[in-house]
Amino acid sequence: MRIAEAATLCGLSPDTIRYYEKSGMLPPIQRGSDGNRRYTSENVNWLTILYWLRQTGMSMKVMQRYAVLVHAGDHTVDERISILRDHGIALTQRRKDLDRCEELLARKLNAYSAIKSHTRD
Amino acid sequence: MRIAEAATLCGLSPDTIRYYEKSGMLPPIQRGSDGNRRYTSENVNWLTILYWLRQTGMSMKVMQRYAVLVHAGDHTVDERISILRDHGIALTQRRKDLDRCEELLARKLNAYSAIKSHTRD
DNA sequence: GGCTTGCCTTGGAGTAACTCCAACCTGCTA
DNA sequence: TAGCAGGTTGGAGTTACTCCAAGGCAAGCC
Repeated sequence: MRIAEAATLCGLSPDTIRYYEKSGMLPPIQRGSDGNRRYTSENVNWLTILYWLRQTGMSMKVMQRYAVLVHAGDHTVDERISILRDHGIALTQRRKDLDRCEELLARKLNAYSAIKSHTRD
Repeated sequence: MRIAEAATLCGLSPDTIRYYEKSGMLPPIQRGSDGNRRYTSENVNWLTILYWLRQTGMSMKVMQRYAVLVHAGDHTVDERISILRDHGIALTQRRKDLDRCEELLARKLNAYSAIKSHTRD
């Protein structure tokens, strides 16, 4: 499939997909007779993984490292596991941040409705 | 207090605090006789709010708007409420993203331990 | 008084991760 | 044959910081 379709399937923009390719995070991508990129569903699966890792805050540097390891074969599994475990820990931290912020929003919204009921008097 | 102390209390770096001031997100900050900034605990409270909003993905543009409204007085409460409500919705979305990614990590880690137990044979 | 240390100042350059754009190419449809 | 949709590259622009050089000021020590 072409880049536009791959983009809608994985969640990234065409620009970002090309950028990830230039940054060495994708395997070699096929080209059609017109010279344009053609993506397999394998490619889209990988792009989708990158999308979710990035979306939840993994840095490109770590993603690049992970991409290299995946490309290198099974003997890199241990380091891959440790990257994904670390990211899992980061997710837990992020969830705590969301909780913290949600509390803050609740307090603020409360204070604001107090102001509103006061100014109605 | 000085900028270093304010920074450790609110979670932002001194550089970021100065940057937020330049960007019009802070009220006028006092200066000591040495010309250095002095922060009140009010200032630190506000910086802490900015820290959490930013930390959970609010854009600086929206934060600037919110800062203007807070500065402008009680008649802006309705728009402030709508900004915070919108951010609450964004938080919910983020939580869903974390869940999605956590599932993905679990699946991947599972596949990796399968590889490991296989290669041990 | 002179020197060092620590904290702060400003302006400006550098960075991460996109995002947008101009200029161009290719294949398809009318 | 023209026009349009979609894709290409290289490079500039954007957001939100982050780092750095060059220098100011106050306190403590000799």
